[in-house]
Amino acid sequence: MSAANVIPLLAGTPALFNPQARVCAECGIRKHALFGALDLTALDQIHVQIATIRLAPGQLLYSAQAPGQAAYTVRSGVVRLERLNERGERRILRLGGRGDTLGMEAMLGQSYAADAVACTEVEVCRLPRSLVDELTRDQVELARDMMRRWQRALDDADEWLTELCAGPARHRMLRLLLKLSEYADGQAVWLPSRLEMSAMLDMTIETASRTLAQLKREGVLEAPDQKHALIHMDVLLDALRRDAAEA
Amino acid sequence: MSAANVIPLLAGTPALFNPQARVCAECGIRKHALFGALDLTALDQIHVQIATIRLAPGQLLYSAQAPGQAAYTVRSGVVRLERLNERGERRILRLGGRGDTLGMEAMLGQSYAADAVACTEVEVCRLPRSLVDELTRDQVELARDMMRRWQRALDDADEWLTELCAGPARHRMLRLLLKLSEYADGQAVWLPSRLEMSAMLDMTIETASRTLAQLKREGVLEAPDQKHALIHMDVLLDALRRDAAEA
DNA sequence: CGTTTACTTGATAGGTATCAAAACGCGTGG
DNA sequence: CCACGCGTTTTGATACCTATCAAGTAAACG
Repeated sequence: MSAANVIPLLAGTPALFNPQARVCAECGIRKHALFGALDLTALDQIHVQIATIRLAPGQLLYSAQAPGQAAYTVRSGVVRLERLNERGERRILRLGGRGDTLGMEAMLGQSYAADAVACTEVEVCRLPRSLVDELTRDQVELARDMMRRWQRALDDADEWLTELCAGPARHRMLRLLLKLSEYADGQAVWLPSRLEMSAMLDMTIETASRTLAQLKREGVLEAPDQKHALIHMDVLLDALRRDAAEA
Repeated sequence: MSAANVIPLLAGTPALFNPQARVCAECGIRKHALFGALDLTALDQIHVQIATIRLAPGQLLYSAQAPGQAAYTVRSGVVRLERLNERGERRILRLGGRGDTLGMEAMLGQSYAADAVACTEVEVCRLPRSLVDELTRDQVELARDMMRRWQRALDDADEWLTELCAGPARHRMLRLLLKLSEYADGQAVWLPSRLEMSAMLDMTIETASRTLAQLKREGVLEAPDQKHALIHMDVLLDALRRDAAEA
């Protein structure tokens, strides 16, 4: 068990010969990601290509109705899941950030249920359908891990529905800011365009703009540039509490 | 392979000795339900109790936050999943009908994500957590089936969000009626109380009442009694189309 | 049959959509 | 570097939809 060509982090674990296994083992989000459940030896047995994909803001990761061939784990950035309702309006269902898995319906041979579009610069791992088919056969833990991912998606959907779809515009906007702060990787939070906000909160662009302007005046957030915001959590939480109190 | 004590439907298949297996094999919704994936022999190996539970309208099946010990498959009736948002309002997330599986988060050792309450008279099968734990170990197909169920719940959640949470009250009410007709077992559709409608569509009781009254006048539905409705699909679909056209 | 609860209807206020126009940010090419 | 043009955001005025408050009516229940 020579540790010569093993990266320091893995010293003491078996050497990995499969180059892809190396990449996955080194991945910063492995413990949160789909294969976190696999031990390193199992990782080494992956023969299928796990590709890393980079997307610019606005680029499509996959589109609704398309036959799904892969799921994707977000390594960095924010992806939005959106679909058109029957009146032809674009509705954003939820967001995917670091560690989230998107398009799992592909694993079941189904077509994608929504469009997935990059909101920021995004890096995802592509997990081909066949890979999971293979691995679930003898890795029971992987099956459980996938179920946990489905449940997480469901929890996200439920929370989106209860908190972002009801109440006055101001309150929904506050909740959105709270949610966005979950996806921050640094100090600055990604601030969606007004069009995106309106599609998330079911309001017009104008109302989104007005509401946000008001919150800026109240000191809930500052926007150094168009696409980033500094959110003052204490002020935000205070505003939410006052909201709830008088409602 | 004597067929003497085997019910006609199963002639030609191995005899089932486990009494519970008999009940499941005879279940009308088996092909849609969680164990549809299991062959009859596997069914026979179930040692755990699968209880049938009957609920009256308004009765609680399980409640949010409670440590989940079982999932439930709906055999008949309609169950609502609801939770309180942070402003203390009750929000109905979605409905569960014949063949739907609820509370699957219990299978993962998580607590329930929402309250489950019977809307009509309801019959469900209780699937203890341990049962699925046991079976997924050697029944790969069961694991896949459960994943399909999670995906189905997610699809439901997404549809609810895109179609029932956006647009004017009248349109949301029309979509609700369309959805309710999916849960009908006969001619008559279960008609929720105005309070329930308001919690599903994020509107007040008064608006729900007014909107529905208007649709009755337009001949979209008739209500023979308080809790049932006859929906005229052609009129309904027409109304939805006209909606979309002028929007 | 009275009492309670759910539903309906009306009048009004308030929030949001709509329509319109101005200000701003940003990339491009002069 | 600045001017230009385009898309986005902001702001204003008005109309419309829905919430709210308030009665009144119908249905459920003891």
